[in-house]
Amino acid sequence: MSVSELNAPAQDYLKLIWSATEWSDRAITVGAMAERLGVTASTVSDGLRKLTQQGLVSHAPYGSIELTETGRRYALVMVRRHRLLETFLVNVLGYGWDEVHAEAEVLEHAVSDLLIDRIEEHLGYPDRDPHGDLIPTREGHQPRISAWQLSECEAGSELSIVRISDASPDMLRYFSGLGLSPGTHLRLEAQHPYADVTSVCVLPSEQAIDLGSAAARAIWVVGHTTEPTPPAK
Amino acid sequence: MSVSELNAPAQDYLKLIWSATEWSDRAITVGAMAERLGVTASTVSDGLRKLTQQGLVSHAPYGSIELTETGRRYALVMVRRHRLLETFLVNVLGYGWDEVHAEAEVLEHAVSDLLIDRIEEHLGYPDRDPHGDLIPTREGHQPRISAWQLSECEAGSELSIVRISDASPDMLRYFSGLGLSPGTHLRLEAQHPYADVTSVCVLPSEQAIDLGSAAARAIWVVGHTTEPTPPAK
DNA sequence: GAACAATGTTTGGTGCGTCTAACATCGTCT
DNA sequence: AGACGATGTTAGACGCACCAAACATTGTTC
Ligand SMILES: [Mn+2]
Ligand SMILES: [Mn+2]
Ligand SMILES: [Mn+2]
Ligand SMILES: [Mn+2]
Repeated sequence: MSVSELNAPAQDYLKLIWSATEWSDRAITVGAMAERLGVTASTVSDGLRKLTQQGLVSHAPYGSIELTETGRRYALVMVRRHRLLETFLVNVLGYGWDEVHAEAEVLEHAVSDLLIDRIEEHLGYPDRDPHGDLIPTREGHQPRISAWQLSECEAGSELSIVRISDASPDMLRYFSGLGLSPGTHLRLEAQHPYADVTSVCVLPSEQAIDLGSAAARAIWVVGHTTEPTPPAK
Repeated sequence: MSVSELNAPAQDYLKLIWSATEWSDRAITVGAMAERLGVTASTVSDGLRKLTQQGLVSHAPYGSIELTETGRRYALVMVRRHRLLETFLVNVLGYGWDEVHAEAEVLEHAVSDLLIDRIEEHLGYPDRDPHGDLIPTREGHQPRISAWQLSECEAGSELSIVRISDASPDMLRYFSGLGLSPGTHLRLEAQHPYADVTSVCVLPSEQAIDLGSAAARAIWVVGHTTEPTPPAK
């Protein structure tokens, strides 16, 4: 069997379960899956039962949602497809980074393994997609990197953006307008927790920006000059 | 409404109905559609009834199968998608011309109009796919060209291959081995009707080849030096 | 610890594409 | 003209993804 034999919803379930644990250690819930996929909880619950029967997910009723080893392998194939497709659309076909997610979300279910390998070769084996997300290898290897949400960092530090969540195209366009993308250097000026505002300064232009909490949570950074800044506890 | 809102089987039906009239003037039958799509005749019959209700096909029970004007427009969008995808896979990603048909058959249902336009631009607006088939324009324009099956031509003429049917990947590989592809020049040495053999000579190498009738029917030619050779009546 | 709100599951039902089997029509051959 | 084989249609059923509504469980609050 292979992930290509699953139908699109099952492929999306696996990818989503895996993605939830990429930047968090709490497993995803049925409700969160339903909301993200735009279906009802009953549909997700049913889908999880079938994936459990197929040995791809381990989920007892009312229990937590985990991938089996095979399920994780399949999920990484889907993540790899998605991110290589996004990179291809941006680097080769001139898409904006805010336009690629929806297109990749559909294409990932239609491409063959051969096509993905050819795209990877044509791109020169990139390791990150346009949003800074790591691209799993053909062998299903995905290095674990550490980064912190801008919203959790301490004021005063100099930071590099390594990743911006691609969940909202509107937010990506907003970031484009501000000149924020993976690779951008920042100085974190201040956190104003009760105002839900994070003040940063883009380097080297010294342009000051105030970000709301949703924006500050979508941006992931590492320390720029020194070692990675530990998350503020 | 647009062709993208139809499901994949409906898109395939429209494309197939149109394709049948590209190189022949007899409309396709229910049985032929069923065989080509790998479904039963009852499934096709049902699908045609729905397409007729949607105003894309005109088909009375036991009657002939025709596209409406809208149906034809949609069909050409699908043909355009298919042929641009094939061209892209060969020219950009290094596929062989025998490998692209199956891949394009799936991808054509998943790509957006924007993606297809970007691919076309990236390819430099090609007018033919790897099999020599004409690529409809974005406006749905498809020039009518005249060509003849090699099997119908008269011995003695010098010919250029303009198109090779992509229906059988095995046959395409066979032609690759013989050095036959769109653009190849030939001299038709002899037709042996009762032996079902067509003898040709590749130019300028003068290599002699005997083709069976299925092969000679898959190759479409025009006159090389002079005007197009009329079909032998 | 009982009540309750939030979360998850099950049940019953719809729409859709597909199939098989029964039935209808068409075209051809005698 | 009638018979018959080939072709096409219809009826009935199935699997699947999905939903709404009823039901079950969980965890938290008083
Ligand atoms: Mn998807
Ligand atoms: Mn991405
Ligand atoms: Mn297709
Ligand atoms: Mn082709």
